[in-house]
This record gives sequence, structure tokens and C-alpha cells, in this order.
Amino acid sequence: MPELPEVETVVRQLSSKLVGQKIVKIDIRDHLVVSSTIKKIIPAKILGISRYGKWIILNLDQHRYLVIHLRMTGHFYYIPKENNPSLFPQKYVAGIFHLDSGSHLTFNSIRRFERIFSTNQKGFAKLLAKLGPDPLAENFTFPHFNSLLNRFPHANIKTKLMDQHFLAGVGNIYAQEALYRAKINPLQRIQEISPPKLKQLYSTLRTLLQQAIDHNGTTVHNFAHIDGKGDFQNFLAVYQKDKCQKSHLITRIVQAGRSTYYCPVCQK
DNA sequence: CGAGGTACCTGACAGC
DNA sequence: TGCTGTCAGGTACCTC
Repeated sequence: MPELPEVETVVRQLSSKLVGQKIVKIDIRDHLVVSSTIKKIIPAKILGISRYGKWIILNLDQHRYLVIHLRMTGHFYYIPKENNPSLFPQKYVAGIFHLDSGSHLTFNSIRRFERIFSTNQKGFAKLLAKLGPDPLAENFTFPHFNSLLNRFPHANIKTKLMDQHFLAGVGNIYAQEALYRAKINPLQRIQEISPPKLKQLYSTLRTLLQQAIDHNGTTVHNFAHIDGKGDFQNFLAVYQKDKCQKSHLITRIVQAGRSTYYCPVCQK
């Protein structure tokens, strides 16, 4: 499940391979996933690649952008020109980008929830306006986090952490792990949580995300980054676990249609 | 405002 | 073998 750390890993790898190259052609195999409007912006030079929450942005020349969301099963394969493209997975290929170097970038989508489209500066600004702050941004301080939380005293803490309008990048796995580390019950409303615990949540969330990036993300189900798989799944404490680190039984509940795993003993 | 549900999708897996 | 049901889940959109 690509969340912030997984997307960050993909962005770093894409950057090292693609920046400076020019997209000269695109083959669209799945029009649901890859917008056909992309054809109109080609050729396009890739100036830079960045991440906003879970969105990947390819910054192209002439103030154009290629926007990608990996959802659950989106995956890029980079095929250097010396490699035979037929040796790479042919299944679930939604689009193939041809680069001026002779290399290829394929985008594979299993569940077809994934999206790639092009946009201009206006569309790009509109996308960003919908997103909350990035929890790893330098200017994202505890007072900032606290003031955001205070605007939703009645909201459920776990659901709010996953709300991209509130905070951009945190998904189901890292929301649960952060709450476990901060010893906060996922059923609590924001106003019920003590200020010291909120402070703890702030710092633990940032540490957690940074550690996951250092491990190239978490690999569960289908996620793999371009150059292999991350290994942060070995450091998860509650997600899909039977027992917590103190051997208490983990409980699974459903919140907003999503599984939440937590320890009723450690997370009062 | 917030909670809950549904739709979008396909594959993995359990159970009969 | 082959079917059915459940689960995985990010986001948009709807209702209460």
C-alpha cells in the first residue's frame, strides 16, 4: 500500500533515472488508468520529480505536469535501453513511456484504481489546494499540527490522520502504527487526548515516517518499489499482527470501512 | 461537522 | 475442480 514513505522511495528512484530525459512517445494500454490527454503534451522534458502527500508530480517543461497516484497497486518498471523490454512483466501494463535515451518506463496497474494524467499550472495548484500539509515538511511544527487538530475536536483521531485534506501522506498502516507508538486508542476523539499525548503523536509520526523511508518503505501485498522491495514491514507493531510487542492480544476493528489493529492494553 | 456507506477494481485465499 | 464470499484499500461522493 503505497503511503508517504513508499511514494517517497519511488520518487527518489524515478528522479535518479528520469530527470533530464525527454518523453518522446507514449503507448496507452489502459485508458481508464492513463489519460489520453497525455498524448497532447508529448514531447516533454522532465525537469524534476516531487511528491505531495501520496501524489507523484513530474515537473515538465513549458509549465506542464504529469500527475500520478499509485493507489494500491501502481508500479513503475524502468527499462534501460540496453535491456530487452520483453523481459519485463507484460501483465497489467497500463502505459509505456518512451524516452529519448532509448530507455522505457512502464506503468503497471493491477486493480486499475491507479491514475496518470497531465495538467497545467492551474490544475496543479488546484490539486495542491485540496491537500493538507506534509507531515515531514520542515515547517510542519507541533504548534501547526496542534492547531489543525483543535479545529476538529469531535473527530476520530485515526480517521483524521488518514484524511488527506487534513494531513497529506498518511494512510491506514502508518496511522495505526503511529497511534500504537504514541499509546493512543484509535477510537478516541481528538478532544479526549491529552496535550502530552498529542505532542507524542506528532514526534512519533515524523520519526515513524522517516524510519520507513530509510527502509525504502513497507512491502505488504503488492507493493514494490522500482529497484526491489522495502523492508519496513519487519518493524510494524500492530498492523495485521496477533500480539503487540508486550504480548497483549491485538484487536481488529473497522473504522470508516478500513481495518484498524490496536492493542487495547497499551492504547488506553 | 462527522460518521457511515457505496462505488470503483482485481487478485488472493478460505471454505464448501 | 469450481464456485462463492470476504478481504485488501485511496479517494470521491452521497446520505443522515
